Amino acid sequence: MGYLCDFCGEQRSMVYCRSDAACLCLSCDRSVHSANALSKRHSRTLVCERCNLQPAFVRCVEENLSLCQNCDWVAHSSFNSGSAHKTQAVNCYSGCPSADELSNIWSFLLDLPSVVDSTCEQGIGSMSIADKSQANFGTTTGSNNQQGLCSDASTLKQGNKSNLWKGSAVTKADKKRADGNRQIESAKATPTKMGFSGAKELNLREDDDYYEDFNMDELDLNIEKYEELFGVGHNDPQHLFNDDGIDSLFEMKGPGANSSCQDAYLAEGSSIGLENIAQPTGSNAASADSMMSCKTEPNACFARQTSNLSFSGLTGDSSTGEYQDCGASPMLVMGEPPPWCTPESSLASSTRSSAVQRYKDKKKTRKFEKRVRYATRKARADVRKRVKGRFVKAGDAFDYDPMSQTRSF
DNA sequence: GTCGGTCCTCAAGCCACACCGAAAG
DNA sequence: CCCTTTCGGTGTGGCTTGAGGACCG
Repeated sequence: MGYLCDFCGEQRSMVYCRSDAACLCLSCDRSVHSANALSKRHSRTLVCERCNLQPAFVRCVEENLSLCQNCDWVAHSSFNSGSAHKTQAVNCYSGCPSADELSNIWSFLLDLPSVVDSTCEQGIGSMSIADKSQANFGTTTGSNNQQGLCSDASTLKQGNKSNLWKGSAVTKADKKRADGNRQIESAKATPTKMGFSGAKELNLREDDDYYEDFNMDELDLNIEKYEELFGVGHNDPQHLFNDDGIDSLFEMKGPGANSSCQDAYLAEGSSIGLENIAQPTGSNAASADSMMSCKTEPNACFARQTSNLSFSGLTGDSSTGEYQDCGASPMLVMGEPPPWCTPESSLASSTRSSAVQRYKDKKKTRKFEKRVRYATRKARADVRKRVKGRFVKAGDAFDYDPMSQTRSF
């Protein structure tokens, strides 16, 4: 018997919603995700029938179980007796499919109509606004602390604030970044600052150089943390990339490192994405850690969703909508497994190589000098009198005059 | 191996005020 | 619609402070 639905607490949970980080029974799933247009876009999949915590991404035909990536890896790794089991991908879906449509998506589940017609569905029409908000966001906010990264825009702002840059902190960071390599070194030493900060907070636009540089630096820092992510020493970045630069990174071996996942990362990569891509090659412990740190993105679907956070500047094709709903990706609509889980990635190799080229170019041309946005303000600051470094009112005693290098006392 | 003291590095914050952009008249 | 005024928020650099890490006995 599985865990109970997070919403009604009565029925057995069958569906996992990444956006809400919630396990729902089918009828509550329909109730919750029919509340409004945004909730309809949430991507859902089956709940892992082994751990009952993570979204399933494969179905073991032999055991007749839906498994998350971690449980699948544990159950079907090469040294496990179940390694020969036949599996099939569990598709994600969005919207409010009927029982018949769900049956089409998940052909291995034969009793869906009876499950869907359970008692919970009767509440659809009578849901109050409060109910709806609870349905859509309650579980999300309730589990924010468990989410390393959140895909919903509102969640991004609310959750995990310790990993987000405050607006003022960004200006400080920009200021300090301008100090050169020293800043880079310190940034490496404080990876927790490499979270996402919305463009609004930064007061930047995508077409702004500042915006691009911000993303680029973030990307670079992430990449330079590969050693921690992979547990493999790469003292020299060249060692990691070899002569092929970022290309060589994607030649890593392992079940999670197929070309599709590489594309997923390359398109919009992030450290989290890399962590998860690398996960299947690691130990069970590492795998579990990865799961815990990224509860909502444990299967291959996460790669695209989380990666929006720091690599968007590279692709240049991300839209606001992509930030707002992890499950809303058109690539995840019903009937199609995540494209990077198939050998034939939809991302053309030409796009990939162009992205690589842009990355290389940007890395060549980036500069760490301080950037003064308003020369007039700098000019004023340069002549302003100070006491212990602080500006003082005009006419007040000062201990430092930038113009005369003299002291008044 | 652990503890306490010292030294060093670095991020954050402070300060005044001209400038900027939005809103109001 | 255009111009002027008002007003709140922002950015600027040198210095201090406190936190945290490194080092040593």
